[in-house]
Amino acid sequence: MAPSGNIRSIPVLLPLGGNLLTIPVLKLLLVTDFGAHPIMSCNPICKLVQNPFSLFLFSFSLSFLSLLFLVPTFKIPFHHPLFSPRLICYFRMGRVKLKIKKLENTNGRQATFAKRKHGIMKKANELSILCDIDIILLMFSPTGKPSLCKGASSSIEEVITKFAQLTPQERAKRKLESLEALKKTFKKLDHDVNIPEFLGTSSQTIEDLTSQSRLLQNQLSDVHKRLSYWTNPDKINSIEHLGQLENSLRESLNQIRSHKENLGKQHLMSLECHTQFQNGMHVPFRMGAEQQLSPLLWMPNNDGQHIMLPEEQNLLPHRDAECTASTSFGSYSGYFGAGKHSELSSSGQESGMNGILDELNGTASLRLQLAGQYPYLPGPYNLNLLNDTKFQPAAEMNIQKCPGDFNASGSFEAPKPDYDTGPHGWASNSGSCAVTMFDDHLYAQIVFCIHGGDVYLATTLRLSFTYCSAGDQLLESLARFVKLPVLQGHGGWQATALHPALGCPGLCIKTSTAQLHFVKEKIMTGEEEEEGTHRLMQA
Amino acid sequence: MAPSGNIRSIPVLLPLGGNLLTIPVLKLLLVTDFGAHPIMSCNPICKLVQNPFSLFLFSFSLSFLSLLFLVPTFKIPFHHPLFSPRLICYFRMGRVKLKIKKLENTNGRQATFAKRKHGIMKKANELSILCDIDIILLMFSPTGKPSLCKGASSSIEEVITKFAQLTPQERAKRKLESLEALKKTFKKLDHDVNIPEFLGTSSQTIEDLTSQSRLLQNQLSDVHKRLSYWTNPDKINSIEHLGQLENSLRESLNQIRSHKENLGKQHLMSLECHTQFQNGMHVPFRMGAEQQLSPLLWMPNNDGQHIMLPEEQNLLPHRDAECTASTSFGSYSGYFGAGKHSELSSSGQESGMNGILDELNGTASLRLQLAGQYPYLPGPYNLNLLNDTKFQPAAEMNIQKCPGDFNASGSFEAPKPDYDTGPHGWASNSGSCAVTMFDDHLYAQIVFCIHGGDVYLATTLRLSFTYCSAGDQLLESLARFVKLPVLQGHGGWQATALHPALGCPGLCIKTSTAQLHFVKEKIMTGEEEEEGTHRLMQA
DNA sequence: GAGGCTATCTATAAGTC
DNA sequence: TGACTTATAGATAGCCT
Repeated sequence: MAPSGNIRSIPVLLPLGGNLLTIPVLKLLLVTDFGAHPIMSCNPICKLVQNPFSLFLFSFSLSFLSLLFLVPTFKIPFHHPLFSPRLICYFRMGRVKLKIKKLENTNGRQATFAKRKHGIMKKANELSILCDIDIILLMFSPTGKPSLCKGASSSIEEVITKFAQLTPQERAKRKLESLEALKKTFKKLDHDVNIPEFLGTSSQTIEDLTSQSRLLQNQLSDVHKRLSYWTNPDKINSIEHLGQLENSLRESLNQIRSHKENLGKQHLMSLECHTQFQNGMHVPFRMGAEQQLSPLLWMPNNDGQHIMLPEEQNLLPHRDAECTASTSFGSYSGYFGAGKHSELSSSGQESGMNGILDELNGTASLRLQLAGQYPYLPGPYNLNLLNDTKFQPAAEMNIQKCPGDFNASGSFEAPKPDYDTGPHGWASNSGSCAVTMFDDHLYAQIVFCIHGGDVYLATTLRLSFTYCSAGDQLLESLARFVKLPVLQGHGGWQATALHPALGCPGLCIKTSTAQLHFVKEKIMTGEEEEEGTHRLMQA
Repeated sequence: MAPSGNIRSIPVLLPLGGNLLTIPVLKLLLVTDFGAHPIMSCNPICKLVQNPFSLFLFSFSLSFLSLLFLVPTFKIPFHHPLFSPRLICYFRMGRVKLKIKKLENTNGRQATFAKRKHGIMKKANELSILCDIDIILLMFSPTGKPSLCKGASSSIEEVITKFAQLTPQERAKRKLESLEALKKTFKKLDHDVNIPEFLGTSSQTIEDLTSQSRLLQNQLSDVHKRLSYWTNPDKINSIEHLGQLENSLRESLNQIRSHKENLGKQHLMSLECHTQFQNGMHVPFRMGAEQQLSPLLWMPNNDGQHIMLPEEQNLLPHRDAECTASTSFGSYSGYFGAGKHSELSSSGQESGMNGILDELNGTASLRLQLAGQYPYLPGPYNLNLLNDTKFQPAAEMNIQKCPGDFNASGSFEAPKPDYDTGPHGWASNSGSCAVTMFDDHLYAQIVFCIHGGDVYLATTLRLSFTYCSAGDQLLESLARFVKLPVLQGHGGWQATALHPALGCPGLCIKTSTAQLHFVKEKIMTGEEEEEGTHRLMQA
């Protein structure tokens, strides 16, 4: 060591060997027995220097003390024969080797943290400067106080976002694992995914719901308009339509008259047999109401409590009531045909709307938005909003099995929410992030599955699947902390979006029920599929 | 240094002084001129030991070399008079002090990073074990490869989320800054925030939209039901109601008859003066349609393109059409009273629904959900879904200035979506995080403002405002990267939610238009307000 | 690039104030 | 809590393979 003004390192000449050695002496306390008094109180001996030489001579020069003497360092000095009782030297130890395990002493943890925090932050800073890198060092003291150290050139969120952009190698590495995991999960499911619930609860995105809301609003206004025609026929400016409405009004009036009579009788009866037939008596009317209301049971049940299945509804014997409704609609056929699809409504007249709907009930996802074509109908056919937005890509797909009426007409124009215009919610913005993240084509097409608390992200282009987070546990956390929103992009099949939850992006994509099944099927069979040859799941 | 088998540290006795010093000799290369050949090729001299002593004698023992000679270390040895040309000693330097600045050499950066990365990660790990703390060390090599080091007990997202939970002190510190910033921004705005757009684009959450959809669906079913009563009076099982409907039908029939006559005349006229009056002739009908549709213009405009303001609508001269509608409604007063609020509808009869609505138009946010009370009304009053959910807390507030009819009735029951049942979107989960984050009451109530690319988060309990992110720039980033979803919780006024975007939570809260204005007003006047004494903004 | 080498530089244990 | 002490444990610069 280079000498300095205050010499504390003292080279010592060993009497027993030919070598010169240095002896560490931090603080040499000379204690004499002049006062015959304990030296131990001065400084506790922590540890003696371990030294292979039992005795040596050393000279030293300290600013506060200077002496020459013999001292054993090999053993506790007191026992050595050469040890002078009048001269006792204590070495206060310097640093000792620390076992890396949790410090049980709370104060020790605090002190150690304070020191090492300083050190590690200095190192982090040096590293960021020396190597010009992005670095984030975030830690919490044992008391919970956070400390953040970051490189000068970047912000924490930038770095974390960057971190989430895994390298292609890392993504590729996870591909196989993920495929296996996904297969396993699909196998594990001994029942089908409850898709209405799945889509209705976890998979709704801002854009989804926004478009849904817009559709509902439009429908509502339509229905209001239609309703207002009844109360306010002045607004109808077509004589034929006025005539039709007039006929309907007359018909309704006639119905009312006969119904009033029935009601009167029923009222008497119900007064007589109130306790016995309280429920039974009103069945015809209750059924009628259900027939009108039943479509609501098909709506996304946002409470997730219960969704009535089509089968349940079909069990209700309300066919008669439906016929009544059809009759009433029939008097409006002229108005039905006011839209673009008069040929459909007239050709569909025979099987009836209800027949088509029955078909639709069988294929839950094949629910299209027909309200635009039937402005006056109060029927159930125009309430299927959720699935309709999901089903946009159907047009691009190779539809192999479809209810005949639909395929024949060939022109179901589901009102398409324009996802591309105007400012979007965060989904769109995140989506643009994802483009960066998944800019290689292999990962451009992704399906997101959530079921039973597990989150799966899957690429679909090659039907290979990959976790797209920074680590497997991230997905678990994502699933635990947030229910991943599923984002709608340009066609449910294509869109990807970055989920920035907790700084660890996951991938989300909106897909249709059919597509989900399709993918699942493909996974199970291990089939490879080329882009553009997707077909619909057969219900 | 303690001696070891291979002694490399050699104590040297200085000839010129009385002290003993150690001289570091890592590798002593003895080069003789036996071959008269350059020594430089053996090892480049990087740096000579800086030593205050110009000459000294040193003995040494190395396993591969042993000699005794004079060597100047103070200067380049070659020039020293005592330097023997036959014996040249090169010291290969050990570590040199490194200036902390960016290493210009790319390879040097790489090498340094590799070494120091190892070191810092080791230190981070040690620290996490020793002190049992959460720690995240994330860095990118100069080549962009990420490295993550974290404590054993925690995941990265947990730590980052925890980090976002700023200490109260830190939050308090930002309070003043933020208040000032918010004031400044509001002052800077020479126009009002376009609140419908603001609410309609950036502030819609999954839950928001879900409840909105649910309400719309309910309304739609209601309207369908109402419509079906017209076409299908069989479903009405009350004789009085049947009678009322019958009267309405008759009235409508009469209207139709007279309208038909009018239409006939108009038709003739329009045929005559087609080119001249093409637009003008249909004004009465177009106005009627607008009257029905106008509420839609109040709906969240998800395209963000244009939102018609109430003033614009009021400019339209459609009072006549409204009166017509009122007349038609009037014949249904019996049905109006079927709900809970018959006293309201009858007392409100004089000023009329439209009068109330005009009031509402003045205070944009005072749009309540009335559809439930007026099942048969096709009017515009039940389309205000967005604001209605926002306005739930109105009941808890001390409403000081309200349209009289509303205050008198005192029991507006906006259908409250039950956010507590069933599976939620990610919003709810995040919301629960926020409870942790803002568990002190001072920050429990928060308003979130976004405008002009700036994001503001504000506590409302004391009308103090604070940035709630980990750093100011986080908010900027949040605003840039994602449009913060605004989350609906239990009452728009109360709810807070953690936004985990980019790992750096921000605070989001859904608030009503009026509340936003209210807060703004309070900020501008610097008024302090106690909890529970909020009043509505006066339009 | 990874790892080894050596001597140094640096961080820090234990203790005191 | 942080500053100070000292000696040492550990990290690492510059070099090599």
